[in-house]
Amino acid sequence: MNVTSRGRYAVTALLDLSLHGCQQPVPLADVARRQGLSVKYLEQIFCGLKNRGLVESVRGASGGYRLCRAADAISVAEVVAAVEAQKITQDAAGPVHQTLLSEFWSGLSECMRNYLEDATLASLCECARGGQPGCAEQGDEAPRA
Amino acid sequence: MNVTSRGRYAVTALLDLSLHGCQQPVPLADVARRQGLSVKYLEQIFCGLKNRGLVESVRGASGGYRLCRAADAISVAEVVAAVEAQKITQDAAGPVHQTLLSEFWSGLSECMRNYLEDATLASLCECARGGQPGCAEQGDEAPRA
DNA sequence: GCCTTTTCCTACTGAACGAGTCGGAATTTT
DNA sequence: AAAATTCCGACTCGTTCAGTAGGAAAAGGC
Repeated sequence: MNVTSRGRYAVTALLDLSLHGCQQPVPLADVARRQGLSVKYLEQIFCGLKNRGLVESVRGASGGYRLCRAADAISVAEVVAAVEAQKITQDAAGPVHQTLLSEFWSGLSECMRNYLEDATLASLCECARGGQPGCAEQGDEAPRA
Repeated sequence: MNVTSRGRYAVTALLDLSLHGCQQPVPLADVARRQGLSVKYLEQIFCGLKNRGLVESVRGASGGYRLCRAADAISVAEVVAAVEAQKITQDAAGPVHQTLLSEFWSGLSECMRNYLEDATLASLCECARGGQPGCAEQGDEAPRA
């Protein structure tokens, strides 16, 4: 289990989608502009999201992406898993303590997974809207390139 | 927060030290042999452990390494932190949701840290000895190079 | 029917990092 | 003096991360 910036971008992007996509699909160009990311990189990320069935796409003019499920049915864990290249993290321990430690380390992964599964896009949205101080209300338009 | 195989090796090695080092310092060659690791790599790892004050070294013939503290006063978190190159993991999020998400991600680190702080070398030792099925009793001698 | 907007696909690059090796110097015991 | 050990600094090699690039295919609007 590992979370890189690619995974964090994916969450940011889907959060943007949740907040702006009502029924209409949202083009990546919009997400890119609002979040200050590159369209090309987002394409790559959304490819993974689509494969996992988290978003669906509409091609052509006035197309874009839309969530496949309700925002409260999509956990952050799923989003991250969708875009992280899951390399098989082999057990690094000598002959001694092998099983003991490998259980211990997979407990760590479990722990992370739990944290990420408890949060959904909806819960983050709510927090973003609900106005916890610090969760700045978002300007709909961000600095343009 | 990140745990690589270097960190896992460090825990394995210190666990070995806890089990075999009574008062005498334990040479890395022994640890390497028992755990099937390279002495050179262990040297590197123990350098980090020493800097953080987790082990002390005795040079020269019949020298080696010894824990600085009791095994129940050394958490796995410390061990890992000692040998992982802590790269500054910059926040990856657009202007929107910045603070919200950065709190969320640091919550994840917190969660990992808690898990790793709750385990000490002693608790792992105990589990290794205590004979949970699966925690194989360790052969003192391992396949020699 | 053409043009624009969009997703889609397939490479490619550059930098950083992880994992581990290597050679030798310094120190202490035997 | 010789052997065992830690100490130190460099170096290699492969993988992964992050991001770019160029164009092909689909759909809508005029």
